[in-house]
Amino acid sequence: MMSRTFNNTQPIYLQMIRRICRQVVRGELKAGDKLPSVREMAVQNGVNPNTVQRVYTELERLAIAETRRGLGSFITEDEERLKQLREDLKNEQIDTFIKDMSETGFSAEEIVEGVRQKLLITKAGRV
Amino acid sequence: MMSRTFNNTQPIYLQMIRRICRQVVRGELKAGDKLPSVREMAVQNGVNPNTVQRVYTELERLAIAETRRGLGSFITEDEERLKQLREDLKNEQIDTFIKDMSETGFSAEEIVEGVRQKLLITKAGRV
Amino acid sequence: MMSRTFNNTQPIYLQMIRRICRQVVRGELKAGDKLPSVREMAVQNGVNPNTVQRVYTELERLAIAETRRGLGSFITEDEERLKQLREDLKNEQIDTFIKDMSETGFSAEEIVEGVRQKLLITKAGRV
Amino acid sequence: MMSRTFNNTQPIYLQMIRRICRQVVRGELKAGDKLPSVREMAVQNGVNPNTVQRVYTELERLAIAETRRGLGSFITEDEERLKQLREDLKNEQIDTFIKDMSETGFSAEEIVEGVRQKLLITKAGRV
DNA sequence: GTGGTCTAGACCACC
DNA sequence: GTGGTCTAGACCACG
Repeated sequence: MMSRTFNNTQPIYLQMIRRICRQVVRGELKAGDKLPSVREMAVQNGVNPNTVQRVYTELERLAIAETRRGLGSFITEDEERLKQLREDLKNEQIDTFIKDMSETGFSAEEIVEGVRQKLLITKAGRV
Repeated sequence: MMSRTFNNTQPIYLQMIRRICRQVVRGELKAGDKLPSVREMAVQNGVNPNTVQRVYTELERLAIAETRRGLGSFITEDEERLKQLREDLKNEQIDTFIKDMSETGFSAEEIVEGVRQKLLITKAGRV
Repeated sequence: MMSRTFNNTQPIYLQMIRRICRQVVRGELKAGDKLPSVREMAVQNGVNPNTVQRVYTELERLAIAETRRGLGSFITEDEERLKQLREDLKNEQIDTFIKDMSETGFSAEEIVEGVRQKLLITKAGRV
Repeated sequence: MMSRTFNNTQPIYLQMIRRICRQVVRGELKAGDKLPSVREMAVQNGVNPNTVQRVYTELERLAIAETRRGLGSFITEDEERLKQLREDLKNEQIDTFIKDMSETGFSAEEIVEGVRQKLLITKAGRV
């Protein structure tokens, strides 16, 4: 009755927004691509249409998608905006991470080294 | 009426837990140290005693503090647990970060390099 | 003013947790069943909503129930977990009992025999 | 600074009472034996003298110990009472156990069998 | 309507 | 005085 694709720690609509942003950054969604209709997206995700509506509205506010009355929602054709989104997400995530680590008391060396080692392992291993 | 030490994006009790954990990791709170009484901590932070109560209960569940009825709450004397806490926080934060970055489509190189550069800048600059 | 379903020797929230666990073990609550809403459960038991909230939170931590924001709380659909709960409760109760009896100085024979006889009587008698 | 002989789930004074009762039942404390003075017992256990006082008072109320002004506290010389104590504890513990198990939905067979098996194991094993 | 959080204030057992 | 629990009632984000 309800998809377990989402966790409870964060609002579903935020998780959906993030997922779409990532699909854009990874190129799975391209400029001008049509997004599923609100209803379709809702049933696909086992989610309330209100929730999807909120997602699309928010994406519009972020200038990532635009809604054309009677036609549906589309990824913006402003490629510049999409490149910018990539950088925004990158900076945002890195800044948050560094701030968290610093406040917890880890040194710059520990941070860089920790990240480097984790990536070596995961690369050597599975992902 | 209420100290603005906290932001609205996350429950106060979680912010307090995190703050105490960080104080422990940074050595500002040591094994065996007494935490302020529930009421004291409450007034210090302009927060309701129930909120502090919840914080202390949770810290006890995490085996970071223990509570002695009628005496107060204390940082655990299990130094091993405190060392472990440091590693736990480190791993947790790094893992989350890497997972987020990977899912957003950034390569290992981009991740390490991004972190390294940000740290050079902040070191050269303010922090 | 307050239903006397509960006794004073143990916190109400613990008594409610235990009651729900037992309903699950006895099959009165099945995987996926919806629990009453926080408010509903509160009035049903003549108890404050906060108390019920705590119960549901704890049940979630025990992986016995899960909560879907805006939808309600449900018994987990992980049937395996529910079977495990039965065994957990069984072992826990037996272990505690045996530990108590041993520490009080009763021999294994006395324990088994004592239990056996009590059960014969109660079976012959009322229960 | 404080002995960790006690847990937080139950009042210390009740834990001390139970411990003394058990020592009596197991014969480690015999009729007429002198109990340590309040002060002595307090320091031995890293506990507040008030707490010990409460223990002795309660033991007196249970007719297990008696206090002689200026002399100290002693286990009662009423051997009959001590035998009775043994039976009381036995019955009490068994009844509580059976009631718990029944309410959780376990059958008489399951209860007896569960206890029997656990005892075989622990006997074969360490204890 | 649903759960999540928080405040205000109370009472209790315990040390 | 200290923690533990509970009530009463409120507000918010979410679905």
